[in-house]
Amino acid sequence: MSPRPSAGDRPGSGRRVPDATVARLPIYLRALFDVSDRERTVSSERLAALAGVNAAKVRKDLSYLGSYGTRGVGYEVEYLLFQISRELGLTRDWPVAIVGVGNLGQALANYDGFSARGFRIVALVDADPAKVGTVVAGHPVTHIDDLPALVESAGIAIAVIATPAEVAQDVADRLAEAGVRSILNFAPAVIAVPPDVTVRKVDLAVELQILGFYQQRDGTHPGVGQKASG
Amino acid sequence: MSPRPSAGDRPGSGRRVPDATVARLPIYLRALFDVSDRERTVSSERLAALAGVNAAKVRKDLSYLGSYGTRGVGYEVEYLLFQISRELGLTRDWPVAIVGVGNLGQALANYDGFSARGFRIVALVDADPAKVGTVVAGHPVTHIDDLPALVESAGIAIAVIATPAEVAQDVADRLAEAGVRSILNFAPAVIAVPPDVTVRKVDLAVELQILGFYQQRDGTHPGVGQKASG
DNA sequence: GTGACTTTGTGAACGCGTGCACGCGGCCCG
DNA sequence: CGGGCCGCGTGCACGCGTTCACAAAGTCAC
Repeated sequence: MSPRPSAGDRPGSGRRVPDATVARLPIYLRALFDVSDRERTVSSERLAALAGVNAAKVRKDLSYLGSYGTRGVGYEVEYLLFQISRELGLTRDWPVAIVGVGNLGQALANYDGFSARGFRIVALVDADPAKVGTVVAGHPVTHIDDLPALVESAGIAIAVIATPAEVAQDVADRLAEAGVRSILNFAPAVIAVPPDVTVRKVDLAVELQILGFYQQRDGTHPGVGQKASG
Repeated sequence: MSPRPSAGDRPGSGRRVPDATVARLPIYLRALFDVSDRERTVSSERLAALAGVNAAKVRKDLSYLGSYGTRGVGYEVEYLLFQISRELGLTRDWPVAIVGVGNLGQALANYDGFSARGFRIVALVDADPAKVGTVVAGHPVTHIDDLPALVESAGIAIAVIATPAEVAQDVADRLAEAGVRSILNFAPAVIAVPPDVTVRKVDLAVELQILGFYQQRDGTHPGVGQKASG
């Protein structure tokens, strides 16, 4: 697949990728993947249509990764796929732990979308003794007290919190303590973490409430197209 | 990101609430609810700490709703709860349909957070004949062909897409056709809708990929605090 | 090889959101 | 009743992100 990057060059060397761009890279990635078996190159215009954004934005976003396009032609799909994957760190495998084996936790454990992108669920964690020892989605449930050992042995750097809101902060503390550096929080609670830990939050109820606002306001959402995490 | 917001956004209501503010109102709402049984008033400083944001931002956000605070004292919790609820349209009941009764759809159907905020799941919809007729989370599964009648009779204005990506666009078309005006899309696909329909997108895999970027980048996420959807 | 055409990459302007700083207004204490 | 204090509301400046517009650069036909 595509030209090998010379050993030395890494993403992030020098140019800084804006947050807004980072949030769109996965969208481009999926769009590119969808057409990768049919088209060899894409123009910014076409990619923009697939991703639901502006063509100029696509070009500017991609320019932060380097000059990977050919004027008059567009971008080579395979090469771009590789470059974006590399930038997002998807060329390696990320072991992920899910804390909280309730409805949501189980659904996430079964969700194909994670493993499909290089995020491998390697552990399910819960505090309920009744659940510990059972097997969910092919993974045995570990007790949360064993978190430090688990994180260490499996090399877990990313974890998902799918617990009730009441215990989310405690879980976050334990995760940070155990060495986890990135947390995806599904619990409806604001959690505080040390500065070296990154948290992203997905609150399902909040999303509906935002929809409710625009619905009630009757006016449509100012930004057409989908408003995603940003 | 998109066509013009169109001129004068809502006749009658003078003040326009910025998108960024709307996205934070649910956070304030939850924080206020949490302390409502212990405290009668909150300062912007305190509310800011609870919501994980800046105090000035809280004041500015709330000022868009009107002058509901008392100088030297703060905001009366109960009153503010009511005002925010009203602004978000939560004083009424929103019937919601979930399309796609897979892992995620079922988890969402069982999720307490929705009903807790006035969003009542009134229908589960699927295209699989084997699922139609069964009961999930207390709701019978309806066939998607019956969507128009269902939307009409139950007065559904908001729907959730929890289907595989391949059929998401088709489902969105049917929803829009049936009269649904707001869609929360969990399928990993960009969907196009008529201009009078609002779409919000939650992509679980994308969230992990964004975390992956900052993780690999090693640097922590530039923005302190949690970056939320919206 | 030349000219016409296509599409990238980017400089510049604009608009939104954030955070600071401070005035104004209401409360409380003496 | 008056002075002091506290916290809201907001004008202002700054920075990020978006979009336009265009020159540069490459392709393709002949």
